[in-house]
Amino acid sequence: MNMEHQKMSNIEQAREDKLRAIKQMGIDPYGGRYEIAEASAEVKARYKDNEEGQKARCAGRIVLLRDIGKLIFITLRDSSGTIQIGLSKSLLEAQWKFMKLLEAGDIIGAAGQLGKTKTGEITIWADEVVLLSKSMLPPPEKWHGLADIDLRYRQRYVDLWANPEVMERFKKRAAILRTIREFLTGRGFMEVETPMMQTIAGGAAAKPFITHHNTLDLDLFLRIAPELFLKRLLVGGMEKVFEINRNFRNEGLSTRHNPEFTMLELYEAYADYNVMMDLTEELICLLVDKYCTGGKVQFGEMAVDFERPWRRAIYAQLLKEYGGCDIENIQSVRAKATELGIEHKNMDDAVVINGVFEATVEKNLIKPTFVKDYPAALCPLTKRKKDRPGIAERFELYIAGMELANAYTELNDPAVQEENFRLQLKGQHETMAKMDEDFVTALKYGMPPAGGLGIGIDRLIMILTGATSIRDVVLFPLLKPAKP
RNA sequence: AGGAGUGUAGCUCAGGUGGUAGAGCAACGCACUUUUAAUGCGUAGGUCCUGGGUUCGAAUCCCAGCACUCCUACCA
Repeated sequence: MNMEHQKMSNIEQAREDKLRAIKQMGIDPYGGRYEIAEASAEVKARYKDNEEGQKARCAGRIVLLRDIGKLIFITLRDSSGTIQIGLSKSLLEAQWKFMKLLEAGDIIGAAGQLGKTKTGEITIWADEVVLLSKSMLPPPEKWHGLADIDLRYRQRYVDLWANPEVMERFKKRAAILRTIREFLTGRGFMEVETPMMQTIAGGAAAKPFITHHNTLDLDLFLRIAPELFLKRLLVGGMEKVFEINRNFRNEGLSTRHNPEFTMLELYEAYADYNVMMDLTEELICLLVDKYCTGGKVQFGEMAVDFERPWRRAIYAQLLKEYGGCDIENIQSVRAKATELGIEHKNMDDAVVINGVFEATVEKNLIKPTFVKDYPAALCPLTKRKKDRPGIAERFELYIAGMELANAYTELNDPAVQEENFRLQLKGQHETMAKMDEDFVTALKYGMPPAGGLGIGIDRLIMILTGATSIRDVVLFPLLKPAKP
């Protein structure tokens, strides 16, 4: 036996011993169904002072345990909160030896009279205690919880019960998603699911993950966007559709990027990007009203005010305002790029413009700001302005310096679409880049004019919960495997 | 990919200039029938991330590696 093994067994020996003792008493340490357990929060809410005969029945994990000799106080945590369980030797005489073996981390069910202690804590004075799962590993430190960030992500199952605010954040995430679905279905949108595995990774310019189907001997891409499939549904006659699902992009990780992330995309026939702007503002303001106090959010150092109406600014104007260069004068833009140290030789004008925009404008857009009317060269799937073919009817929404949404008036001219694809492919060195001919075919059958919108759900949750890292709003963020 | 930081007991963290490794919680033992991070007394617990190097001597200094965090880069 090596040293490491010795150490482990010393630490966990006590729990092993207790498990053995419990089994010797004829008790199943892993329990079974525990019926009619009530949420601890509900028990506390319905408790009335000075009323005899109130009973309660709860199940959860022991997070704190105070042994006073013939009396044991347990802080029991379930998904709704915590409640105190009082174990008294006089009430549990026959089981007392077993009671003394309970420890932090164990999952138990307890039932008995409700009452208050001297200090006013609502307490279930148990006359029944059932062990539902023996915990074989020591829980984290009780004051600080689990603080090691790496461990928190790797062992989220511990993080969730050791750090209640983590559970709260993910409950909020679930509630927000419910509200989004209610908002959209209430407006006549239908939720659909489109392929995650695609033979052509389209709808965005990102590096895809590759996988393989054995029976068909076919390489497939995990989707980088659902866009081209959702627009096929417009062709099919679905007029208002949305999908909330994962996208996968084979790119770097950061506090704002996880390789798999949740995206809301929606399409509305006969609408355009102005309709999408209104919709976006209404949806997010509804969420802010519902889930953030005072219509404001503290995001790191930034205080974000959602007061309406939100600014709707022209791309070129912002470039002038923050970048100090004129989009019509490409020399001034390239000069700025040089000044900023951005590599721009042999690069398309539009790409250089976008580089300068991202470097100068984005970080300044703290309050919700719609940036609209992008250079058409950056927007192959977008309809151009009727009077200005160089400008695309597209907007991006920025909040707290972060890109949160992207929307446009959808291009429905198959000839222009095909040409855009062709131009896009020319500039691309990626071998996986392929023309989605079937999408062009779909457009040839006729797609209604439409507005389309994508909202990065993880980033939205970050803003609404004040989490500055995407890993704090994704239950299991991608990490490198731990040491061998 | 580049820069900065972190890695010490199961957990949370201390360990100026190199000299036998520290605390709190958790664990174990004893006491305690109204505790709230219970308390008091006692015991035990270490590959100081890994591998090299300098040195009489390294948790500490140097080099390389691993993991994580933050920033930058990549990211329609």
